[in-house]
Amino acid sequence: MNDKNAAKPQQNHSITAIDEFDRRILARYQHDTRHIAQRIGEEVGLSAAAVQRRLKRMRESGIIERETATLDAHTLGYPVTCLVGIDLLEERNEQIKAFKQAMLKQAQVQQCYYVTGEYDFILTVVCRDLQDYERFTQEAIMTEPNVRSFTTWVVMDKVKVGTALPLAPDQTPPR
Amino acid sequence: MNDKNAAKPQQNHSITAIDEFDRRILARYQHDTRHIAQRIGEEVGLSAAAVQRRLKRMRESGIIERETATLDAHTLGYPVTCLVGIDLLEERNEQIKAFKQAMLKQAQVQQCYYVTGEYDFILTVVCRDLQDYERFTQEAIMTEPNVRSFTTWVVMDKVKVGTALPLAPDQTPPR
DNA sequence: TGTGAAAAGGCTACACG
DNA sequence: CGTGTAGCCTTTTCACA
Repeated sequence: MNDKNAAKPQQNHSITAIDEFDRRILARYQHDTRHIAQRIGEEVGLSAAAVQRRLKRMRESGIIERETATLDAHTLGYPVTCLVGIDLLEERNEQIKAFKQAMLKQAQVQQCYYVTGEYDFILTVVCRDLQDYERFTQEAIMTEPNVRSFTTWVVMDKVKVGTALPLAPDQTPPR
Repeated sequence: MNDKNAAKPQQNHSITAIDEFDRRILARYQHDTRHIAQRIGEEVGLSAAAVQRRLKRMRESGIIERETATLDAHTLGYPVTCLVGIDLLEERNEQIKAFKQAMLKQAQVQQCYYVTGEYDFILTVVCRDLQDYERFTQEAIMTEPNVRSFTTWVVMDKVKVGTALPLAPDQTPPR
Protein backbone atom coordinates (compact mmCIF):
# COMPACT_ATOMS: atom_id res chain seq x y z
CA MET A 1 0.00 0.00 0.00
CA ASN A 2 1.77 2.98 -1.26
CA ASP A 3 0.71 6.07 -3.08
CA LYS A 4 -2.98 6.28 -3.53
CA ASN A 5 -2.96 9.06 -6.00
CA ALA A 6 -5.91 7.57 -7.72
CA ALA A 7 -9.06 9.59 -7.88
CA LYS A 8 -11.42 9.31 -4.99
CA PRO A 9 -14.64 8.14 -6.56
CA GLN A 10 -16.64 8.60 -3.43
CA GLN A 11 -16.68 10.82 -0.44
CA ASN A 12 -17.96 9.40 2.78
CA HIS A 13 -19.62 12.53 3.92
CA SER A 14 -22.29 10.92 5.97
CA ILE A 15 -20.25 8.15 7.52
CA THR A 16 -17.56 10.44 8.81
CA ALA A 17 -18.22 11.22 12.40
CA ILE A 18 -16.27 13.91 14.14
CA ASP A 19 -16.54 14.54 17.80
CA GLU A 20 -15.31 17.33 19.99
CA PHE A 21 -12.00 15.58 20.67
CA ASP A 22 -11.29 15.30 16.96
CA ARG A 23 -12.02 18.96 16.48
CA ARG A 24 -9.70 19.97 19.24
CA ILE A 25 -6.99 17.69 17.90
CA LEU A 26 -7.34 19.12 14.42
CA ALA A 27 -7.43 22.67 15.70
CA ARG A 28 -3.88 22.13 16.91
CA TYR A 29 -2.59 19.73 14.33
CA GLN A 30 -3.60 21.74 11.26
CA HIS A 31 -1.29 24.56 12.27
CA ASP A 32 1.70 22.38 12.97
CA THR A 33 1.97 18.74 12.04
CA ARG A 34 5.11 18.46 14.14
CA HIS A 35 3.06 19.15 17.21
CA ILE A 36 3.48 15.69 18.71
CA ALA A 37 0.65 13.48 19.82
CA GLN A 38 1.70 13.35 23.42
CA ARG A 39 1.43 17.08 23.86
CA ILE A 40 -1.81 17.26 21.94
CA GLY A 41 -3.09 14.57 24.25
CA GLU A 42 -2.18 16.57 27.31
CA GLU A 43 -3.90 19.62 25.88
CA VAL A 44 -7.13 17.93 24.88
CA GLY A 45 -7.29 15.39 27.68
CA LEU A 46 -6.49 12.15 25.87
CA SER A 47 -3.64 9.68 25.80
CA ALA A 48 -1.03 9.93 23.08
CA ALA A 49 -2.14 6.63 21.60
CA ALA A 50 -5.71 7.81 21.34
CA VAL A 51 -4.57 10.95 19.54
CA GLN A 52 -2.56 8.85 17.12
CA ARG A 53 -5.48 6.56 16.46
CA ARG A 54 -7.74 9.49 15.72
CA LEU A 55 -5.22 11.14 13.45
CA LYS A 56 -4.77 7.90 11.53
CA ARG A 57 -8.50 7.44 11.19
CA MET A 58 -8.93 11.01 9.97
CA ARG A 59 -6.17 10.55 7.42
CA GLU A 60 -7.84 7.44 6.10
CA SER A 61 -11.29 8.95 6.03
CA GLY A 62 -9.97 11.95 4.14
CA ILE A 63 -10.72 14.58 6.73
CA ILE A 64 -7.00 15.22 6.76
CA GLU A 65 -6.43 15.64 3.06
CA ARG A 66 -2.68 16.14 3.04
CA GLU A 67 0.25 17.26 5.15
CA THR A 68 2.55 19.69 3.47
CA ALA A 69 5.35 22.16 4.07
CA THR A 70 5.09 25.82 3.20
CA LEU A 71 8.35 27.10 1.83
CA ASP A 72 9.83 30.56 1.64
CA ALA A 73 8.96 31.47 -1.93
CA HIS A 74 11.18 34.52 -1.86
CA THR A 75 14.36 32.70 -0.95
CA LEU A 76 13.59 29.91 -3.38
CA GLY A 77 13.49 32.28 -6.29
CA TYR A 78 9.83 33.23 -6.58
CA PRO A 79 9.58 36.63 -4.92
CA VAL A 80 6.61 37.75 -6.98
CA THR A 81 3.05 36.51 -6.61
CA CYS A 82 0.27 37.58 -8.94
CA LEU A 83 -3.44 36.97 -8.79
CA VAL A 84 -5.08 36.62 -12.16
CA GLY A 85 -8.73 36.95 -13.09
CA ILE A 86 -9.61 35.25 -16.34
CA ASP A 87 -12.63 35.65 -18.56
CA LEU A 88 -13.34 32.91 -21.08
CA LEU A 89 -15.06 33.27 -24.40
CA GLU A 90 -17.21 30.21 -24.13
CA GLU A 91 -18.28 28.61 -20.95
CA ARG A 92 -19.15 25.25 -22.34
CA ASN A 93 -18.25 22.16 -20.45
CA GLU A 94 -15.54 21.14 -22.85
CA GLN A 95 -13.83 24.47 -22.69
CA ILE A 96 -13.97 24.68 -18.92
CA LYS A 97 -12.52 21.23 -18.57
CA ALA A 98 -9.74 21.95 -21.01
CA PHE A 99 -8.78 25.12 -19.23
CA LYS A 100 -8.72 23.37 -15.87
CA GLN A 101 -6.43 20.71 -17.27
CA ALA A 102 -4.11 23.34 -18.66
CA MET A 103 -3.84 25.08 -15.30
CA LEU A 104 -3.15 21.83 -13.47
CA LYS A 105 -0.13 21.33 -15.67
CA GLN A 106 1.32 24.76 -14.98
CA ALA A 107 3.77 24.48 -12.11
CA GLN A 108 3.73 28.21 -11.44
CA VAL A 109 0.00 28.16 -10.85
CA GLN A 110 -0.33 27.69 -7.12
CA GLN A 111 -4.06 27.94 -6.92
CA CYS A 112 -6.87 27.88 -9.42
CA TYR A 113 -10.50 28.58 -8.59
CA TYR A 114 -13.43 28.23 -10.94
CA VAL A 115 -15.79 30.96 -9.83
CA THR A 116 -19.05 32.68 -10.52
CA GLY A 117 -19.28 36.33 -11.35
CA GLU A 118 -17.13 38.79 -13.15
CA TYR A 119 -14.45 36.23 -14.01
CA ASP A 120 -14.48 32.55 -14.79
CA PHE A 121 -11.21 31.63 -13.13
CA ILE A 122 -9.01 33.22 -10.52
CA LEU A 123 -5.41 32.07 -10.20
CA THR A 124 -2.50 32.49 -7.86
CA VAL A 125 0.76 32.48 -9.78
CA VAL A 126 4.33 32.62 -8.48
CA CYS A 127 7.07 34.02 -10.65
CA ARG A 128 10.71 35.02 -10.55
CA ASP A 129 10.01 38.60 -11.59
CA LEU A 130 7.52 40.57 -13.63
CA GLN A 131 9.25 39.64 -16.84
CA ASP A 132 8.79 36.02 -15.91
CA TYR A 133 5.13 36.78 -15.28
CA GLU A 134 4.77 38.30 -18.70
CA ARG A 135 6.29 35.19 -20.20
CA PHE A 136 3.85 33.11 -18.18
CA THR A 137 0.86 35.03 -19.48
CA GLN A 138 2.07 34.69 -23.04
CA GLU A 139 2.84 31.00 -22.81
CA ALA A 140 0.18 29.75 -20.44
CA ILE A 141 -2.73 32.16 -20.69
CA MET A 142 -2.77 33.82 -24.06
CA THR A 143 -2.06 30.60 -25.86
CA GLU A 144 -5.28 29.19 -24.49
CA PRO A 145 -7.68 29.68 -27.38
CA ASN A 146 -10.66 30.24 -25.17
CA VAL A 147 -9.41 33.21 -23.14
CA ARG A 148 -11.22 36.46 -23.81
CA SER A 149 -9.29 38.63 -21.38
CA PHE A 150 -7.52 38.60 -18.05
CA THR A 151 -6.67 40.99 -15.26
CA THR A 152 -3.62 40.98 -13.02
CA TRP A 153 -3.28 41.94 -9.39
CA VAL A 154 0.28 42.01 -8.16
CA VAL A 155 0.64 40.97 -4.55
CA MET A 156 2.40 43.58 -2.43
CA ASP A 157 1.86 41.84 0.89
CA LYS A 158 0.78 38.33 1.79
CA VAL A 159 -1.12 39.44 4.83
CA LYS A 160 -2.48 35.97 5.50
CA VAL A 161 -1.75 32.66 3.86
CA GLY A 162 -2.62 29.08 4.59
CA THR A 163 -5.91 27.35 5.02
CA ALA A 164 -6.49 26.79 8.70
CA LEU A 165 -10.17 26.26 9.28
CA PRO A 166 -12.03 27.78 12.21
CA LEU A 167 -12.43 24.69 14.36
CA ALA A 168 -12.86 26.34 17.69
CA PRO A 169 -16.50 26.26 18.59
CA ASP A 170 -15.31 26.78 22.10
CA GLN A 171 -12.25 26.62 24.24
CA THR A 172 -13.89 24.38 26.81
CA PRO A 173 -11.23 23.73 29.41
CA PRO A 174 -10.75 20.06 30.20
CA ARG A 175 -11.76 18.98 33.67
CA MET B 1 11.67 19.29 29.99
CA ASN B 2 13.60 18.82 26.91
CA ASP B 3 15.00 21.30 24.52
CA LYS B 4 12.09 23.22 23.23
CA ASN B 5 12.03 25.03 19.99
CA ALA B 6 13.68 28.11 21.25
CA ALA B 7 13.16 31.42 19.58
CA LYS B 8 15.19 32.03 16.51
CA PRO B 9 17.58 34.82 17.24
CA GLN B 10 18.32 35.45 13.64
CA GLN B 11 16.85 34.89 10.24
CA ASN B 12 19.38 34.51 7.52
CA HIS B 13 17.19 35.30 4.62
CA SER B 14 19.79 36.48 2.27
CA ILE B 15 22.70 34.34 3.34
CA THR B 16 20.79 31.09 3.10
CA ALA B 17 22.48 28.82 0.65
CA ILE B 18 20.54 26.10 -1.09
CA ASP B 19 22.13 23.45 -3.21
CA GLU B 20 20.71 20.93 -5.60
CA PHE B 21 20.25 18.30 -2.88
CA ASP B 22 18.16 20.69 -0.83
CA ARG B 23 16.00 21.49 -3.78
CA ARG B 24 15.37 17.87 -4.53
CA ILE B 25 14.58 17.17 -0.89
CA LEU B 26 12.15 20.06 -0.74
CA ALA B 27 10.55 19.08 -4.02
CA ARG B 28 9.41 15.90 -2.33
CA TYR B 29 8.93 17.08 1.20
CA GLN B 30 6.72 20.05 0.41
CA HIS B 31 4.05 17.76 -1.02
CA ASP B 32 4.07 15.33 1.87
CA THR B 33 5.78 15.91 5.17
CA ARG B 34 5.18 12.29 6.11
CA HIS B 35 7.46 11.22 3.31
CA ILE B 36 10.16 9.79 5.55
CA ALA B 37 13.78 10.80 5.36
CA GLN B 38 15.04 7.37 4.49
CA ARG B 39 12.98 7.19 1.33
CA ILE B 40 13.82 10.74 0.37
CA GLY B 41 17.46 9.81 0.83
CA GLU B 42 17.13 6.87 -1.51
CA GLU B 43 15.45 9.05 -4.09
CA VAL B 44 17.92 11.90 -4.01
CA GLY B 45 21.04 9.87 -3.29
CA LEU B 46 21.77 10.76 0.31
CA SER B 47 21.67 8.98 3.65
CA ALA B 48 18.68 9.41 5.90
CA ALA B 49 20.78 11.29 8.42
CA ALA B 50 21.92 13.78 5.84
CA VAL B 51 18.34 14.41 4.81
CA GLN B 52 17.36 14.99 8.42
CA ARG B 53 20.19 17.40 8.93
CA ARG B 54 19.24 19.36 5.87
CA LEU B 55 15.59 19.47 6.82
CA LYS B 56 16.48 20.69 10.27
CA ARG B 57 18.75 23.35 8.89
CA MET B 58 16.09 24.51 6.47
CA ARG B 59 13.54 24.71 9.26
CA GLU B 60 15.85 26.82 11.33
CA SER B 61 16.85 29.07 8.49
CA GLY B 62 13.21 29.66 7.64
CA ILE B 63 13.23 28.13 4.19
CA ILE B 64 10.67 25.71 5.55
CA GLU B 65 8.23 28.17 7.03
CA ARG B 66 5.70 25.80 8.51
CA GLU B 67 4.32 22.29 8.25
CA THR B 68 0.58 22.09 8.23
CA ALA B 69 -2.34 19.82 7.47
CA THR B 70 -4.97 20.62 4.89
CA LEU B 71 -8.39 19.55 6.07
CA ASP B 72 -11.57 18.70 4.23
CA ALA B 73 -13.42 21.99 4.55
CA HIS B 74 -16.65 20.49 3.29
CA THR B 75 -16.88 17.75 5.87
CA LEU B 76 -15.84 20.11 8.63
CA GLY B 77 -18.74 22.40 7.96
CA TYR B 78 -17.37 24.96 5.53
CA PRO B 79 -18.60 23.84 2.12
CA VAL B 80 -18.61 27.31 0.63
CA THR B 81 -15.55 29.33 -0.32
CA CYS B 82 -15.76 32.87 -1.58
CA LEU B 83 -13.13 35.16 -3.01
CA VAL B 84 -13.63 38.80 -2.18
CA GLY B 85 -12.17 41.85 -3.87
CA ILE B 86 -12.17 44.91 -1.66
CA ASP B 87 -11.77 48.55 -2.56
CA LEU B 88 -10.86 50.96 0.20
CA LEU B 89 -11.74 54.62 0.43
CA GLU B 90 -8.38 55.82 1.60
CA GLU B 91 -5.14 54.07 0.99
CA ARG B 92 -3.18 55.73 3.70
CA ASN B 93 -0.77 53.74 5.74
CA GLU B 94 -2.87 53.84 8.85
CA GLN B 95 -5.93 52.58 7.08
CA ILE B 96 -4.12 49.80 5.31
CA LYS B 97 -2.57 48.61 8.52
CA ALA B 98 -5.87 48.71 10.35
CA PHE B 99 -7.58 46.68 7.67
CA LYS B 100 -4.84 44.07 7.69
CA GLN B 101 -5.15 43.71 11.43
CA ALA B 102 -8.88 43.26 11.13
CA MET B 103 -8.49 40.49 8.56
CA LEU B 104 -5.90 38.69 10.65
CA LYS B 105 -8.44 38.44 13.43
CA GLN B 106 -11.14 36.96 11.25
CA ALA B 107 -10.95 33.18 11.50
CA GLN B 108 -13.00 32.66 8.36
CA VAL B 109 -10.49 34.59 6.29
CA GLN B 110 -8.15 31.95 4.96
CA GLN B 111 -6.03 34.20 2.83
CA CYS B 112 -5.60 37.92 2.51
CA TYR B 113 -3.52 39.61 -0.16
CA TYR B 114 -2.76 43.30 -0.40
CA VAL B 115 -2.58 43.94 -4.12
CA THR B 116 -2.14 46.54 -6.77
CA GLY B 117 -4.76 47.31 -9.33
CA GLU B 118 -8.48 47.28 -9.42
CA TYR B 119 -8.83 46.24 -5.77
CA ASP B 120 -6.82 46.88 -2.66
CA PHE B 121 -7.33 43.52 -1.00
CA ILE B 122 -8.34 40.10 -2.19
CA LEU B 123 -9.55 37.55 0.34
CA THR B 124 -10.35 33.88 0.51
CA VAL B 125 -13.17 33.25 2.93
CA VAL B 126 -14.71 29.97 4.05
CA CYS B 127 -18.29 29.86 5.22
CA ARG B 128 -21.01 27.43 6.23
CA ASP B 129 -23.42 28.67 3.56
CA LEU B 130 -24.25 31.81 1.66
CA GLN B 131 -26.25 33.16 4.53
CA ASP B 132 -23.18 32.78 6.71
CA TYR B 133 -21.22 34.63 4.05
CA GLU B 134 -23.69 37.48 4.11
CA ARG B 135 -23.33 37.66 7.87
CA PHE B 136 -19.57 37.71 7.41
CA THR B 137 -19.69 40.60 5.00
CA GLN B 138 -21.94 42.55 7.30
CA GLU B 139 -19.91 41.92 10.42
CA ALA B 140 -16.38 41.83 9.08
CA ILE B 141 -16.35 43.87 5.89
CA MET B 142 -19.08 46.46 5.98
CA THR B 143 -18.31 47.40 9.54
CA GLU B 144 -14.83 48.43 8.45
CA PRO B 145 -15.20 52.18 8.07
CA ASN B 146 -12.71 52.38 5.26
CA VAL B 147 -14.35 50.01 2.78
CA ARG B 148 -15.73 51.67 -0.32
CA SER B 149 -17.05 48.56 -2.04
CA PHE B 150 -16.41 44.87 -2.49
CA THR B 151 -17.05 42.17 -5.04
CA THR B 152 -17.71 38.49 -4.43
CA TRP B 153 -16.73 35.49 -6.50
CA VAL B 154 -18.24 32.24 -5.27
CA VAL B 155 -15.97 29.25 -5.79
CA MET B 156 -17.63 26.48 -7.77
CA ASP B 157 -14.55 24.29 -8.07
CA LYS B 158 -11.23 24.33 -6.28
CA VAL B 159 -9.31 23.21 -9.32
CA LYS B 160 -5.97 23.58 -7.60
CA VAL B 161 -5.07 24.40 -4.03
CA GLY B 162 -1.90 24.44 -2.03
CA THR B 163 1.34 26.21 -2.51
CA ALA B 164 3.89 23.78 -3.89
CA LEU B 165 6.66 25.73 -5.53
CA PRO B 166 8.24 24.70 -8.82
CA LEU B 167 11.58 23.43 -7.55
CA ALA B 168 13.66 22.48 -10.52
CA PRO B 169 13.50 18.72 -10.19
CA ASP B 170 16.84 17.83 -11.62
CA GLN B 171 17.83 20.38 -14.13
CA THR B 172 18.77 23.71 -12.73
CA PRO B 173 22.10 24.81 -14.02
CA PRO B 174 23.28 27.82 -12.04
CA ARG B 175 21.99 30.57 -14.16
C1' DT C 1 -10.00 4.17 25.74
C1' DG C 2 -5.62 3.50 28.44
C1' DT C 3 -1.41 0.93 29.19
C1' DG C 4 2.99 -0.98 28.19
C1' DA C 5 5.98 -3.24 24.97
C1' DA C 6 7.74 -3.50 20.26
C1' DA C 7 8.80 -1.21 15.97
C1' DA C 8 10.00 2.66 13.38
C1' DG C 9 11.78 7.00 12.52
C1' DG C 10 14.37 10.99 13.93
C1' DC C 11 18.43 12.97 16.08
C1' DT C 12 23.45 13.34 17.32
C1' DA C 13 28.50 12.20 18.08
C1' DC C 14 32.22 10.78 15.82
C1' DA C 15 35.51 9.53 12.22
C1' DC C 16 36.36 9.75 7.43
C1' DG C 17 37.08 11.64 2.74
C1' DC D 1 33.04 21.16 5.47
C1' DG D 2 29.46 17.70 4.77
C1' DT D 3 28.75 12.84 4.68
C1' DG D 4 27.96 8.06 6.46
C1' DT D 5 27.78 4.95 10.27
C1' DA D 6 26.30 3.65 14.64
C1' DG D 7 23.87 4.27 18.68
C1' DC D 8 20.49 6.78 21.50
C1' DC D 9 16.27 8.99 22.12
C1' DT D 10 11.70 10.07 20.77
C1' DT D 11 7.46 8.96 18.57
C1' DT D 12 4.33 5.89 16.65
C1' DT D 13 2.14 1.52 16.41
C1' DC D 14 0.29 -2.72 18.17
C1' DA D 15 -1.69 -6.22 21.49
C1' DC D 16 -4.31 -6.60 25.33
C1' DA D 17 -7.12 -5.34 29.19
